[in-house]
Amino acid sequence: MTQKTAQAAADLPLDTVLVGDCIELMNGLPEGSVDLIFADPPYNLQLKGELHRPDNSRVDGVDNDWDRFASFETYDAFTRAWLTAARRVLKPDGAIWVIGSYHNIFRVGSALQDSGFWILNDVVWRKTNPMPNFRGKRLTNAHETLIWAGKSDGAKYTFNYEALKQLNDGVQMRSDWLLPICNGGERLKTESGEKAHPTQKPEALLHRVLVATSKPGDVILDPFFGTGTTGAVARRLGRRWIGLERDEAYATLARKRIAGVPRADAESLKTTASRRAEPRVPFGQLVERGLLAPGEVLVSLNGRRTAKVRADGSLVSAETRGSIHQVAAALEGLPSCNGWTYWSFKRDGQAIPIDVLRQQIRAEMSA
Amino acid sequence: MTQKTAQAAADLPLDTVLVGDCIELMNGLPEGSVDLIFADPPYNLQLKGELHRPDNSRVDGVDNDWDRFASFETYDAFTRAWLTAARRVLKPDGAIWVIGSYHNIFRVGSALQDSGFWILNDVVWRKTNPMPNFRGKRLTNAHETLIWAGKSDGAKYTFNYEALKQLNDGVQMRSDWLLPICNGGERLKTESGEKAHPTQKPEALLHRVLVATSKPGDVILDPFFGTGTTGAVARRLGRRWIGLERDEAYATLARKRIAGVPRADAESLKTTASRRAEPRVPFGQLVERGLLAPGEVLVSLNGRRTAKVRADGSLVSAETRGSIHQVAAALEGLPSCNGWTYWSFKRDGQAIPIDVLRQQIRAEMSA
DNA sequence: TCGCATATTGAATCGCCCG
DNA sequence: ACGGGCGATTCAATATGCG
Repeated sequence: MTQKTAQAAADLPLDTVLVGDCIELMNGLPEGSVDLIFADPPYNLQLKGELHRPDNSRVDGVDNDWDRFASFETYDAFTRAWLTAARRVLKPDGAIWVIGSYHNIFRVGSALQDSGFWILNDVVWRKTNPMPNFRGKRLTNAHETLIWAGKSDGAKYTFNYEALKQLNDGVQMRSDWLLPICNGGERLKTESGEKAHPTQKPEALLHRVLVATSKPGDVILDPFFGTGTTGAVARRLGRRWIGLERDEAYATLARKRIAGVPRADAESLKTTASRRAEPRVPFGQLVERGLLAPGEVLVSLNGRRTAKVRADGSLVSAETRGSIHQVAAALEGLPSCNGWTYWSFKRDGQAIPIDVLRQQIRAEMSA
Repeated sequence: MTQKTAQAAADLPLDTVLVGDCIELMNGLPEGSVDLIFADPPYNLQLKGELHRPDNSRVDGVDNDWDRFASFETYDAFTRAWLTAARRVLKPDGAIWVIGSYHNIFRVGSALQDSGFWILNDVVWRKTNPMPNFRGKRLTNAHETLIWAGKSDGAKYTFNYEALKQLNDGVQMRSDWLLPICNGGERLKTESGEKAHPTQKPEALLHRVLVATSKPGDVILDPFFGTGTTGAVARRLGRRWIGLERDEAYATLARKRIAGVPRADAESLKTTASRRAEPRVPFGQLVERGLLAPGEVLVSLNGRRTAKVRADGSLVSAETRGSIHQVAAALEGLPSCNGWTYWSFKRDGQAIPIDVLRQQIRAEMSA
């Protein structure tokens, strides 16, 4: 450690939450003093009216003041300002993570590149339990995006390749991470039982980020600390942390929360097992992947019934239409029927069960 | 179809590949004439050497910061130029898809928003078989990102919700799609056995995009056509297509490839329809047709509320009167309520949902 | 205390037609 | 162009309550 960095480290407000504007607070920290930054900035969601679930209950959306910006220009100016301040406090071999959704992540990614950061990966947090699209007007918004970037092109950075391989059952960790959203006992509540913060992130996400790209003893800075998930995980993993938060109430909650987190022995570092994608294969994938063509005819195993495949993976017979299971059941007059074992298709005059194709896809998925 | 759009359609070079600069070619197409655009623009930022400013002067590689800035600036200018041309040829209710990786997708997303497009979803293509990270210095780059955007905020767009739900085994399609990369027999090869195009996309990806956000007969434009995956899938799915490609060799390959693709029959192209598309049946018709008598009493599904049918198809309860929806909403204290699923009537002591009668009338109408 | 049914909730850019 | 009315729409994980 050089004298300069030693002095910088001594000046750091380690393991504390500072309340105030994160840009001013960062500018008050020594230059080049922080190993890793994790930032969960406002997403600028731009929600308009109210939204109700099909059961008429109201969705509690994010309508906080801190998420309202007048325009993209305003949001961009804010983003560039805090990224500039963040880059200054970062060590030359430091790195940054930023999380966002499609509302803001493209602005953030561009600003990162323009500020001189060098993107190392973009990572997709796939939610096991996202909120559905209640009106059926779009795809279920089932993921958020994280960007991992080094301080500059060619700079060194920390990446614990083997540790992440361990976390992923011995194979290279991919850029798509499947993790549940933060709920249950982990979700902080107010005394009246409401959620304490509208966008609390799961500790498992931070766990993976910190295990992947920091070392024990590293200083982790979070400029949008909220209720302190970054601090809680940093403490458990034996890292030092600094939290910046504008809202005194959130800061107070975070301090209390983190104080209750046990520092870990090396053992609990290995707890988060990766959840592998389940091998469910929708019949429609056989059509999408060209294993069956739209218009192709399926034949029942007993040879007595036929149905035609449609582009969306539904079947049509003379009398009925629906899924492979529904059409099979209707044709046989049964309450239910497993279409996978009922239908076959013809290749070179031979009848082949469609389940053969499903097994083919499953083999690809697990390969 | 208005005269203007009819003329525009007549002027379109349907089902052909045009060779040349995609911006010039798009500017030669009629305004507001295309239903959907799928774009797979070049990712290559050419960051190492060969940097050119927007005026095509070569950047002198002395200052790293200037290099980086100049290259992003060049890429941004190119992106904004082709997006502007693309937006002009799009119908007001049209939409665009763009695919990219972390090298370029943040530039593209920001440019889309700045050009007036309205992002509807970002979609993650998760690769079952990505290329591993050989050096173990980063995460396996296992996904690419697609952005789906409407022409402007508030504009309509096509989304075949039920078809995608069908493709996903009966649950809402999510924003993360697991599909293999294009290889094997689908991957076009040169005569010497090398891959014909470096970034050929899998047909399954285009299948899902087109089934989700276009209708049979729609015009699909691909300004970076390459070897024509968009055209091949469009033809199979009964869509019209226009391909723009700078490289004559790719265009030739694409033409040959697409000519060999069989068209699916019209019946197989129909996808599972949404209930919204079914003909509207005014409640009064049930009374007119004698399925319900004036004075007959309806009961809510929870059994707690009743209302009486009047001759004009309105309801009266003790407290309020109006349509089946209005009375249900008022009685439940809700902002709105679907009366069709709220009310039932009695026959032989049994409660029968009034929606049964609506389905009866619809069946008669389609017979 | 267990098992089952019901209720609640999560970073959400979530209608459309007709007069 | 705008306002009113019709009527379509949800998945996974907890929490609660009941027998």
